[in-house]
Amino acid sequence: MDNERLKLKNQLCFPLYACAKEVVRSYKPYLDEIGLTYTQYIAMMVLWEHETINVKTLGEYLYLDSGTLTPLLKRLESAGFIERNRDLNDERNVIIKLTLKGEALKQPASMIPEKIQKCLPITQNEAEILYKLLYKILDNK
Amino acid sequence: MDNERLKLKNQLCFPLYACAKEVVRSYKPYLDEIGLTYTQYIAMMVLWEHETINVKTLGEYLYLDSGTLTPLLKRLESAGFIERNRDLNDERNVIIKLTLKGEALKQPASMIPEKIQKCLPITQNEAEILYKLLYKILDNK
DNA sequence: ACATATAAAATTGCATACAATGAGATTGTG
DNA sequence: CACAATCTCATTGTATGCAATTTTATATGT
Repeated sequence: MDNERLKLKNQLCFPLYACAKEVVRSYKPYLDEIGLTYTQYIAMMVLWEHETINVKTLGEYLYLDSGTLTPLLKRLESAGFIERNRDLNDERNVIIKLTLKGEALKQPASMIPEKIQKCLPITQNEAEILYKLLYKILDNK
Repeated sequence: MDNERLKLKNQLCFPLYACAKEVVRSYKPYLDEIGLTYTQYIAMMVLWEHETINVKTLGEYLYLDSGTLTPLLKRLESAGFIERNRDLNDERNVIIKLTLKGEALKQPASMIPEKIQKCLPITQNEAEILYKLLYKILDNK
């Protein structure tokens, strides 16, 4: 039995898991100001880029499935940020579309990335190295 | 408004968040075999190292609070892997202790890290770079 | 045309996460 | 000693995540 390898500090997955949680958590004060959770925020980011998108494609961008997205999108709809409508050309699809209120949220949201970057204790160079390694793993999934 | 910075692909947090989810998810088939979730698995890892520990200290290792740990530990207790007892010297503390069944789980669990490492598309050297950067961020929290 | 296969969302069930609050025990200080 | 502050754990409420299943719609083969 490999005792050493089984220790928490020797596993890559644990700092990945814990670090992701902590960094996401550090968004909360800023996201509270604009009334979004982190997952809602990244969903809105895709919409600010694409205007309209169906649930499946949104899920491919975010690595999330309809089990997570359907209730999340219903909450964004209740908050007035998006509209959800069946695609008339293919009724299987639900098309997500920004409302004016959702579009307007883009401006205050655009201030957040810089604030977060400032409180990360790594250089721009280190961030790029980290970014590349993470996508190397992610692209493999 | 900084449109470029607001794009999903330009944020460090997103690949961190998505990568952590996907890697944790890749544990599932192996963890299913021994009847643990990922969070239960990392809690057990701390116990395999420490034998006994209170909830607060366990939470400091795992970056989790009692709101997550209390129900999780109750499930591990129901499954027969641990015991939960009040510390007689200080009744505020709950002492977590492995059962024989929990101790026995260490052996099949010890096979998992190697299996995971093999399916990660990065070199040992890259894993170490990643590890160090993640802890640099984590230690700052 | 019609039965079958496939596709997209929604639903269900379970287990986290975490902020906020509550309850009980202990400690520090006047 | 009294008692306020602190500490530890549990509870509550909300929002994910995700596997598995169901529902509805579309595509495909004969």
